[in-house]
Amino acid sequence: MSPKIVDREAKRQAILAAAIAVFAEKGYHATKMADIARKAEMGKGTLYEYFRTKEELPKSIFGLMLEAFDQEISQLEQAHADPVDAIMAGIQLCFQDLDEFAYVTPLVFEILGNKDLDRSIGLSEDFKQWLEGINQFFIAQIQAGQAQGKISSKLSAPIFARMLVSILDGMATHYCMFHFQPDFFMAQVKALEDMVCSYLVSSIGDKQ
Amino acid sequence: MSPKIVDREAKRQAILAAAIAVFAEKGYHATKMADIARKAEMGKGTLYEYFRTKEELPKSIFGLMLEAFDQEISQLEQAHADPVDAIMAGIQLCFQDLDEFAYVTPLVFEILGNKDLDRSIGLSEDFKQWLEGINQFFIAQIQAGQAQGKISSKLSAPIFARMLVSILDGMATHYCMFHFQPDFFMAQVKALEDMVCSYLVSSIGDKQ
Amino acid sequence: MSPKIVDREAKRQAILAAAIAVFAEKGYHATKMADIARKAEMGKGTLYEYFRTKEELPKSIFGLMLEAFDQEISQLEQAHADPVDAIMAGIQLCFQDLDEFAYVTPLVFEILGNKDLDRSIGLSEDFKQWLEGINQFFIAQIQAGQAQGKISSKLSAPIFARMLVSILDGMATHYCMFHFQPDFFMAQVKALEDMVCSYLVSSIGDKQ
Amino acid sequence: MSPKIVDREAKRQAILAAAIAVFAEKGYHATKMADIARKAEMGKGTLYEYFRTKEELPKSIFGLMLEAFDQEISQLEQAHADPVDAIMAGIQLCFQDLDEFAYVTPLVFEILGNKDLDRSIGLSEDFKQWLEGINQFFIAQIQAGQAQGKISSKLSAPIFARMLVSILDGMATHYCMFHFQPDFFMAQVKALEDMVCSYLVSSIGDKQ
DNA sequence: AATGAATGAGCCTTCATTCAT
DNA sequence: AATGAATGAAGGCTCATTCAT
Repeated sequence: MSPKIVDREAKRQAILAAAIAVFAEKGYHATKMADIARKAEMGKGTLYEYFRTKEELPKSIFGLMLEAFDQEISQLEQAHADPVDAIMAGIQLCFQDLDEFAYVTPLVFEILGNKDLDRSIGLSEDFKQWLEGINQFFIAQIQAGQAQGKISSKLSAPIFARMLVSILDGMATHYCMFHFQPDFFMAQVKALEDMVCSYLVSSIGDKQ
Repeated sequence: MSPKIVDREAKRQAILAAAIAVFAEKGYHATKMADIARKAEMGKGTLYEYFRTKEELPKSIFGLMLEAFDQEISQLEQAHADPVDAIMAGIQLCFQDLDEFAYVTPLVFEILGNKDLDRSIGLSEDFKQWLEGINQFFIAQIQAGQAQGKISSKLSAPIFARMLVSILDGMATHYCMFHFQPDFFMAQVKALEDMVCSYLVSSIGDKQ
Repeated sequence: MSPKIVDREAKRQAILAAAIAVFAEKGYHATKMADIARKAEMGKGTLYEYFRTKEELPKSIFGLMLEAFDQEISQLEQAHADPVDAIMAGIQLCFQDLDEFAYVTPLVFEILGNKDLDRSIGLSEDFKQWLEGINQFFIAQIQAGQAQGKISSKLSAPIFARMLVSILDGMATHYCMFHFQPDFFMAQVKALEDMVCSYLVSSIGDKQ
Repeated sequence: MSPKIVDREAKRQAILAAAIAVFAEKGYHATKMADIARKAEMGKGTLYEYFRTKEELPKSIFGLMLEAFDQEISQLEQAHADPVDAIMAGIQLCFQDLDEFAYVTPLVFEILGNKDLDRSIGLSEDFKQWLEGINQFFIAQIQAGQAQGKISSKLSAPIFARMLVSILDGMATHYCMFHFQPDFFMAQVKALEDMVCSYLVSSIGDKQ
């Protein structure tokens, strides 16, 4: 409410923006606090007015990102009446705003790859929970679809859902890492949707 | 006249084994050369008799691994007469010996996440080529299958193949990172094979 | 708003003074950065705020010294109308402030004696040029003296001048290394001047 | 007498020769024991059968050199009847075999410049004594010449002699360091002899 | 609140020396 | 006697963090 508060929050954001940019360019370990200060156009000391340690920076960055993710997932839960539609929407959601995320992919890797850092930031734990959220969404939709006779009863919802989560992460990660042409990637997504969709509904109506 | 006889190759392997173990436990940056020396039960100086720098260790580790991979891929090329069988074999190959690989997954992440380290080791470049090898294998098999009328002509080989590569990497990575129960993962692989297989042959014989 | 105010130049000088003192006491290789930091009463890290490497220290020390030398030589060029007077003044200049220089003589030796160090510092190159400057001064004065009939035409200016340079360096160096009594050394200088002076004018007016 | 002894002595010499060569090329600090072993074509361990430490190598090298010097000086003492001739011979002696010495000049510098090393090797002490031997020789000859009326009584033998020693060292050192053309250097030596000779006999027969 | 000078713990690497063979 | 593999103490340098101004 007071101007001070606004200032502080804006400055925090400015620092985070600078940190994201420099981390993305150099990676976490290769980034010095001095680099971030320079990018944010402030003194090194000032950074420590807003973040107690270097580790707080990725902690905040990913905290915000995962928070945003979580919101989007919970929105999904309600938007679609038809389970198969909902699943397709879930797939699409995973590939939304991927370009923004591509930026920090190497940073995610570096943190997940460093036990100490990861423990302190809790990234892999948060990440796991985020995936689990998606997983639960898919499980629920598949089971609903099976109950409604719209999805083959032969497939195991927990197994298929978890497989789907891995698949989506794999495709998203490869897009982020290898910088596919958008058209080429879109075609891949289309192929995936097609394959998943036909598989879900396959043998519905088969006599058993 | 009789200098101390040492099996240098065995010692190199012992060091690499120690390095893998410590890297896996702590990550690359958090691992000190002293840690590796202690694990390998030798002096710090001895490490440098076998590897010029700390970076040489992951370089050797991944050099050996990717070499082994490459051999296995090239073997695949010939073993299967039926393209669809070959594709299934390719999928299975990607999930072979995954437990051994799981060990170093975080190390891969950390290196891919660090520009300097990656450049010096050349891991992402090697990794990309390895994936490209698999991609080419799938493309070739799909096209062969289409030529033989065993695979639907509707799908684009380059797009589907590349999607499959991303999918396989995603599933393998999630297995390595989240330590699924083997049965649970096997069921996922089964579901994937099932889905891919039906998609490849779908609408063969459809009148169009 | 008001950052810590520091006279960076003064601090640089303080570090150089400490470095000279410790180098003089122990020699370059035996001096640890920690020794210099202790002598300068600051942390090791602070040294690196002012000098990028250990080698920068002798580089700066000799840079400043040779700069001062060069100025003094160029002043000599004009101050004396009579060439013989100028030569005597040149000789005296070489023995001025010798006590200050005595301090770093062993350091000069150590650097000149170490190929790598010398290359990086460029000391022997600078030193050579400095001697060449003195040499040219003597050559010019001798030739002027010969043109004016004040110096024997029999002697070769380039040869005599270069000999004189070696002689002066030899005497200065011995003074610095063996710490002669000032009176004893002054008497040597006097003898040299006497000898050189009589030799320069010898056989002027001889009929030939 | 026994072949073993001869073998050992030959090997010691081989090691010293290798050491001189490598020290000359790289300087003392930059030379590793492994370099010397390689040059001498033997194992590192073997070096330590002949020399207890790295420092023993320059200690032996200079021990032998200075021993050879001392012999030559003492020979001078008797060879010349005329004091002025003897002094000229002394000057020439200082410039004999200079090319051989040029080889190790940087090594001498490096050792003289390092207090610890010098103390352990005792080089500067030995060097000082060697110079003092030459000094005493010149003093004796000058005084003899003065007694015989062949050298001006005006000059102080101790002062002139010591000056001469510094001069000779200066010229020899510059030859070794700056690699003058032999002719150019010979002409300098000639000029020096000429100057010294005329100065010694100057004003003999002056009325006083 | 903002700054950046100062700090020192910590790490990779070197290399003289040892010693088992 | 000869070897060279093994060792570990030591040093230059980095950089996250502190704190005086």
